[in-house]
Amino acid sequence: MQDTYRSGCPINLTLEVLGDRWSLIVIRDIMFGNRRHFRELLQNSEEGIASNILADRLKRLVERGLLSREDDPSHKQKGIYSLTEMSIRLVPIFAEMGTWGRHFMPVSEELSIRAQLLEEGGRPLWEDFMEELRVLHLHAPRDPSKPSVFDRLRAAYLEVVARNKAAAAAAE
Amino acid sequence: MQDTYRSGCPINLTLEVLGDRWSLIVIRDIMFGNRRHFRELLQNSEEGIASNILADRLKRLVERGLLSREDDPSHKQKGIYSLTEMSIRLVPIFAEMGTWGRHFMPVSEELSIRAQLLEEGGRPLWEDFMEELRVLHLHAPRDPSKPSVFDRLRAAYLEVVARNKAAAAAAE
DNA sequence: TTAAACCAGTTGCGATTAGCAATCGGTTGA
DNA sequence: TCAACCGATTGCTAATCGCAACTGGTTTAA
Repeated sequence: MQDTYRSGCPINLTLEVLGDRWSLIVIRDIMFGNRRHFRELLQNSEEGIASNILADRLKRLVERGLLSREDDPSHKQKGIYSLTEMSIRLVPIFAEMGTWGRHFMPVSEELSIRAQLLEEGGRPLWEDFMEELRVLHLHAPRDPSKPSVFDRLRAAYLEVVARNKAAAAAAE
Repeated sequence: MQDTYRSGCPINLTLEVLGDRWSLIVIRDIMFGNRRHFRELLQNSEEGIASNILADRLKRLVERGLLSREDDPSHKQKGIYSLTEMSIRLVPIFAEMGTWGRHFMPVSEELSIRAQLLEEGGRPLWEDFMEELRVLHLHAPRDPSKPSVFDRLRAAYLEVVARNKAAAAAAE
């Protein structure tokens, strides 16, 4: 792990930690896909990450405090990766990246529905989502009166997938 | 230039275009430092970018629509690099990255004062700043009644630099 | 009991990228 | 005329990327 930086600029420092093509992808899958094991991250990867890259990124992200790792009590070899406060606070960056990507890049409907919800919900929704991630990953107490943002994002995604599948079937 | 992407996810697509250690640094210097020529970007670089990397990134960013390049009429060899609407809309991402970096990374005061102002000003300030960048880079008409966010960010930065220099002189 | 499936990675290797230093041919201003 | 400046380019080494195969161990089900 390096501990000398190119400059003290916050943009630069953020880039030095997260400025590559895979780190944020891994965190995104843990955050939005709730994938907590190595194999889940490897096999369900939308972008097809290689196992050595995944292993390297997980190690680096744990070293730098963006993830934590603990043994899975149900399986001696499994580790469970969790977000930390540091990575949970990336939610606004993900939301803004989602907004930007939706406006300027050729996104697919299925994979951008969550970005759309985050954009429409704005900062209050992001805060709710972050609180929920703290419950899920930091063992923070859960407020049972609040509906789950995680579930809402997931449901919206599955709905689009189902709708498009039905439309494809009808078109045959 | 590539035109096949790993997936249609907005986060991924943003990362495929901007996910490296230099692209956003270059855009940051054009945006916040108003550096428009190759040499300005090279020599004033806080992080010490190499000339071949800078040349490569400028070319890529122009190809991908994040920068435009025109000849400088005052000098046959000079080119002037400008932001496009695509890169101007990165302001919210920069702001959120600045906020995150300030909270979790060892930033320097001088280089993070602008991030602090952007954080405190919130989205209304970002919108003003983006409108101003459109005037500066897209030749959009300027509203003369509005005070310049660019000047405010620059003044705050210079003030911190001066204050710290004075404090350092007094300490001797 | 044993074989197949699953687990988290590791290794080897070629291709790409990063980063440094020196250099290029042309332009400008004194 | 000549030194300084201009936007790059080249040559080089080291580091990283990314693919495919593999490792040693664990769990599950026949």
